[in-house]
Amino acid sequence: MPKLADHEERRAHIVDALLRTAASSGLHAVTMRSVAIEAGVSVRLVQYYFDTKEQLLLAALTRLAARMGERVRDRVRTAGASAQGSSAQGSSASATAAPSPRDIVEAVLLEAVPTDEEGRTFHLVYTEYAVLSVTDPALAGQPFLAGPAEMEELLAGQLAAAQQAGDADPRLDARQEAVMLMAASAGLGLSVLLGQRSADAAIKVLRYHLGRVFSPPA
Amino acid sequence: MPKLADHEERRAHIVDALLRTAASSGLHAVTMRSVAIEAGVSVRLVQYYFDTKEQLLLAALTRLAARMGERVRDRVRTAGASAQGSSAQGSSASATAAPSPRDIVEAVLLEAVPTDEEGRTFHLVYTEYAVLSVTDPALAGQPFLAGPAEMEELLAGQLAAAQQAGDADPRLDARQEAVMLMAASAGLGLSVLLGQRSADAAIKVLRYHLGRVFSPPA
DNA sequence: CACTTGATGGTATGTTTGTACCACGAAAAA
DNA sequence: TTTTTCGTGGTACAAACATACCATCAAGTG
Repeated sequence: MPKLADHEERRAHIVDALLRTAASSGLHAVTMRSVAIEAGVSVRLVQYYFDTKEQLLLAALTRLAARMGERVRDRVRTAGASAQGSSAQGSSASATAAPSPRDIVEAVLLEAVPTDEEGRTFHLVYTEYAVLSVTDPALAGQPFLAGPAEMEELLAGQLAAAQQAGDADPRLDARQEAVMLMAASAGLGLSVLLGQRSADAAIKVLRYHLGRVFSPPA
Repeated sequence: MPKLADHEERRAHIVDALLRTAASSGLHAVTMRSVAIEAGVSVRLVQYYFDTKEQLLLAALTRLAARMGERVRDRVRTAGASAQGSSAQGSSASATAAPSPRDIVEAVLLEAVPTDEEGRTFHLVYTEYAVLSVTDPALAGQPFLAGPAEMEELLAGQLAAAQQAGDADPRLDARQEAVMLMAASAGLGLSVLLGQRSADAAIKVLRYHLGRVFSPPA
């Protein structure tokens, strides 16, 4: 074997270029040439590492879904550690305390609201893929089915835990509330992407609603 | 003037063909040819009535936004008239009674959840346009800003009315609740489009949450 | 009856796209 | 050292696209 080229690294580099161009010009405007230019390689190279455009798009989607998982897991891991804003709520006073269910739920939901430019482009491309997957059979729905279902499960579990700890009204239906939270989070994130709302406003609404859910039983 | 051709009717016909092809193959796959074929006219005709493709897409968007307004208004007008499901809630017993605020809110929110095929294609194309408008400067955000803002206003008003009538907890923040309901409705509708949930499940969640909002003050 | 003008069809054109093909260098294997 | 094979570049090509151009027919107008 001659030249030694780290395939995984090269593929990642090209896929990142794809995601960058998709973020700036839209996923529909992504072409082999634009990706090659953005990646600083020849079109032939893109062909070499991803035979066809469809495979390239698919690889990018896979990477996107994986990154979504990482992002959420990161948020869960560092939940409750950062001093988030000024709204006074009665849990997790110490910075190093174990995150409460509410902290975890809030962290997961806030991921859907893009604040910085990176989050914005990430969620934009992710949403473009999701919508495209409805009409394009090649982009089968796996990433858009497994991921949310898993998160819904997580939220329902945390809600149930909060209920048993007395931090949430036990009369709530944890599963329905979880679905509701997922939908609200997605909807708010989308509205921010569309410019209907600022990220701050979306976060405020989300926190307001969490205050309604995580309240001592009447 | 020679042949007498109703421009508005022809334009509507072509735009409908656009929307149909966009629904089945995706908005990105819409071409002058596919629209012409679907409409049963020559490409030249499409060019004649909409000079450029961009204008055609814009006209379709305008029509889509208008139809969205009609759909919501229709729902509001006939709110409370149909016997909706079996969930027992304590308002609007008679079929011809004036719709309660809850009926109106529910009607508006349910519009975002596609049930039949027509609603599905409608909301799919609408969503494709919305996402496209983020990266395509030609599709300025007007329709996606004015419409939702107006609906948010309506919901906030109805919520306030329900609060004054004693049908909702006066401690709720009507505006934040309205934003929340809009986001949840959009998120649920999107999840149905993506196949994450059935329309029935989404409606159940929405009704469940409305039951939480429209409840006599504690 | 001429004639203008709106509505329509067909076709050409230049560009962009995805992909296939050919070539070359360099490193490991023989 | 020869030879294979991986990585890379350039280019060619057929298809599709949006759009411009040319031609034609019919219906009102003078």
